[in-house]
Amino acid sequence: MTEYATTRIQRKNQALIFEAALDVFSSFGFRGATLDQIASTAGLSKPNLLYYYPSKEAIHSAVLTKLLHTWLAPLREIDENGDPIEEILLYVINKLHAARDLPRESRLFANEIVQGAPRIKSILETDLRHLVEDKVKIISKWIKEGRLAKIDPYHLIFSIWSLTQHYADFDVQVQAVTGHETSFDEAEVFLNHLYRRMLAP
Amino acid sequence: MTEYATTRIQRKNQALIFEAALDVFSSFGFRGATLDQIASTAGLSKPNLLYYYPSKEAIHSAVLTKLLHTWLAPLREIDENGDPIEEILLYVINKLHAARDLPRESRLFANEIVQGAPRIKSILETDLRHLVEDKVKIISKWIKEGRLAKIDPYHLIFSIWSLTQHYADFDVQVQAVTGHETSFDEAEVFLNHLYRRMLAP
DNA sequence: AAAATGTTTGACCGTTTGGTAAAATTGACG
DNA sequence: CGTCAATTTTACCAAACGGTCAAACATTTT
Repeated sequence: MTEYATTRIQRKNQALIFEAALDVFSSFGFRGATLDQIASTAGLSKPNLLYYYPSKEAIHSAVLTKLLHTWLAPLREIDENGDPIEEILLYVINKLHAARDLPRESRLFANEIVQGAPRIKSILETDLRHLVEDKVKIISKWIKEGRLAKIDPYHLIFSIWSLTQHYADFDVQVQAVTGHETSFDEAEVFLNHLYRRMLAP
Repeated sequence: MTEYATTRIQRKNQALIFEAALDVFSSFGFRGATLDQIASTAGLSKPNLLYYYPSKEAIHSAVLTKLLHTWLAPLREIDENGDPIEEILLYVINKLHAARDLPRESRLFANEIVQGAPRIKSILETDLRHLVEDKVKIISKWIKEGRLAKIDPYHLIFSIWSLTQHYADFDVQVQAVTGHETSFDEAEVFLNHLYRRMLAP
C-alpha cells in the first residue's frame, strides 16, 4: 500500500471495508465486532483486511473520523440570520431525517459514547464543543432579542440530539412497544408540536 | 449451591457479584465485559464466580431481569385520577432523578438496546408493551377530555425516556460539550419548561 | 469430633480473537 | 513479454476468553 490511496483496487477495497466496518461496528460496538466478521462482510480475507488497515483500532477510528463531519453537518447549518424558530426546527427535522436515513452512523456514535467515548472523547471536547459554543451564542442572542422562549441553549441542543437519535439508537425498543415499524412521519409531527410550543417567546 | 440462595455466604457473594456485574456490564456492554473483570471487581476468583452462576449469560440476564422492575417503576406510578400535567411531570422528574441516581442501570439497558436488545427483546414486546399500552390509554383519555394538548401518547413516552436517559447514557458527551459536571438542576428546569409548554391543552 | 455439606482454588482446556510472515498470485507498465 | 510492485492467500502464533474439574478448604450438622 502506497502512502496515498490511489489505485483502482485500493479505492474499491477501501470502500468495501468502510461499508462493512460501519455495518459491523454499529451493530455490535467496538469490542463486539470481530475482524473476521468485518472481513467476511466486506468479502475479503482477514489478512487482506489488515493489508489496508494496520489494526482493528485503525479501522474503527477511520470510520468514526470520516463520519463525524457528516454527522455534525446539520448543526453547522443553523443560520444566525434566519428566523430563530424555523432555523431550530429545520435542524430538528434534518436530524430526524438523519436518524431515519443513517441509522448505522447514529448507532456507531451511540455505542461509542455510551461506553465512555474512549476513542473520540478528545474530539468531543474540542471540535464538537467549539461548534456547540458557536451555536449556543446564536441561540442566546435570539433569546436576548426576545425571539425565543428563555431556555438553556445547551439543553435545547441536547434535547434535539436525544429526541432524534432515539428513533435510530433505540429503534428496537420503539418497535417492540408500538408493535410496528417506526413511523418517522408521526415523530416529525410530534417534534414539530413540541419545539414550536417550547420555543415560542 | 442449593436450589434457593439461603446461606450467609451465598447472600454476601450474590450481592458482591451483582454489584460487580452491574458495574462491568454497564461500562462495557455484554460482549465487552469479561468474567475475569467481573470476578476481580467482586473480589472473587473466576471459578468461584461460576460456582454461583453457570455462565456469563446467566449473570447478565440475572442482573437485567432483577433491574427491570426498578427501572419501570416510575412509569407504573402514573395515576389516572391525578392531574394530567402534574402526573406526567412527576414521571419526567422521577425519570430524571433515576438517570442521576442510577446511571449504571440506565447504561446497562442502553447498551443492551442499542445493540438490538438480543437478550430482552421478548420482555420489551410483552411486559413493557402492555405497561405502555395501559398508560397510553390513560393519556389518550386525558387528551379526549381536553386536559392535555393533542399529542401522540407513544411519542410522549418515548420523549421522556429519551430526554431523561440521555443525561445518564450520553453523560460523557454532555460533559465534554459543557466542560463541567452535568447539572441535573438545569436539566430539571429545562424539562419542566418543555413539558408544561408542550402539554398545555 | 466426625461426617456431611458448602465454598474456594489452581491447573487446565478448547475456542476465538487480533495480528504476522512469507509465499503465491495478480495487475501495471515499459 | 518480462519485470517489478501491488495484492491476496495459506498457514500460523500468542494472548484472551468462557468454562471445567478435581482437589483443598471451610462451615454446618449430627
